[in-house]
Amino acid sequence: MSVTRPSPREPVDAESKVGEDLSNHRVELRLWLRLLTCANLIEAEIRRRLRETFDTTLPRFDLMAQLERAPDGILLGELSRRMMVSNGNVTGLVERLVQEGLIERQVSERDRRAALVRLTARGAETFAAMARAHSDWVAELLAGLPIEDQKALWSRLGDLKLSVRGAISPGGPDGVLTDTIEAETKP
Amino acid sequence: MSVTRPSPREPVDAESKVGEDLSNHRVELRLWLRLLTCANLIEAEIRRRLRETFDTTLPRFDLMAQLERAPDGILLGELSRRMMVSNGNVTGLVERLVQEGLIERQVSERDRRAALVRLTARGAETFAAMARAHSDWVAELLAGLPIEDQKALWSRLGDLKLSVRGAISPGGPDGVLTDTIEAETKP
DNA sequence: GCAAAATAGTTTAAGGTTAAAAGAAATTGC
DNA sequence: GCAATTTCTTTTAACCTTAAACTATTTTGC
Repeated sequence: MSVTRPSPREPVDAESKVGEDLSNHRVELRLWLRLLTCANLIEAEIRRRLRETFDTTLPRFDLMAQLERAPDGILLGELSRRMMVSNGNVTGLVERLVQEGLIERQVSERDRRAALVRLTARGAETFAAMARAHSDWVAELLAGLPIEDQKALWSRLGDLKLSVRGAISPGGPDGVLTDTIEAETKP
Repeated sequence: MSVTRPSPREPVDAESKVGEDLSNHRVELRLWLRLLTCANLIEAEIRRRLRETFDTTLPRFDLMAQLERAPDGILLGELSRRMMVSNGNVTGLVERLVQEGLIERQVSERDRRAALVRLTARGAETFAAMARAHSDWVAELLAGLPIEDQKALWSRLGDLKLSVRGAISPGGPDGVLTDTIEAETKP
């Protein structure tokens, strides 16, 4: 508005996406929209670079990241749980990564319904390169924020996370345990 | 790990998704993963409730939110820009919403390539209800975080946003203008 | 005027995503 | 033992999403 030209090619971010009446000045809503904007901005750029640089996608990268931490392989179900996506989703992702020769799957001997997946040697190499680049990219994108601010942000986001989890979970002791005890290692 | 049981049904969030070597303790990476966790947690819950309560989806809600702020209608291209999604994406969303009778589209007289979309009366009503609920949901999810912390978080996320935009955009004067001048209204 | 370029949208091919239904194998409870 | 249940995974139908190719229309540059 303050600029005359109709900003012909400027995208508009999520903070203006969900409109619901500007008179509704709830802090919560503004916070959520800004959080969403930040996450989308970063995620979109990471996806773009993964595609451009490694011709791969974020879900594939995520899946391989899980496998990298489980050298002995991992069951599909566990994978789906850790990635927080549906079983069917994992089925498809695994299929494509096997196709690419980056991971391998193998039916469990003890339980013939279950299947183990793990990185292939080539998959491990490929992932190492991607993880390095990924880490650099994130550091680059956040470089404008002083390290102290980053730490403060991280800390407050921890509280936010607890708030959200608290509001979502059935309030059962299970969720509480998970949040408090396993906190940052596996929340 | 600190808990004996294998946590049979506990999902694991994004902070453990991208694994790249735990010895890499970059603050940036940890911050990004936590940010992603928070955003995903909230977004998933909002999507779930939109489906459960209104039998709709977040993209549809977003689209209607844009239309609500443009009572005189809006061009598809402008819509796609504001939503930060591709043209083709908007084509499909509009199609479905027209089908549902929530929006209407109309070819422009002056430019027969262009099409205007706007909310129908029923669409406006429906959206009003959804927006109210949406606002309440967000407030509920964030309720555990003191209002002062929310404001602080919002403020720091503003800096983060600038950092990311600065790192992404070609550094041209256009991007700078957009970021500084239009700041929160339409960045 | 009119050919070339730019612009507005749609289509297509590929992939990610889910919920729900279904299939196959293992466990459980008599 | 074996029927009922649970568990692990795949399939299906629907949607969201994009990049690239394509169509239709308008503008621009002579």
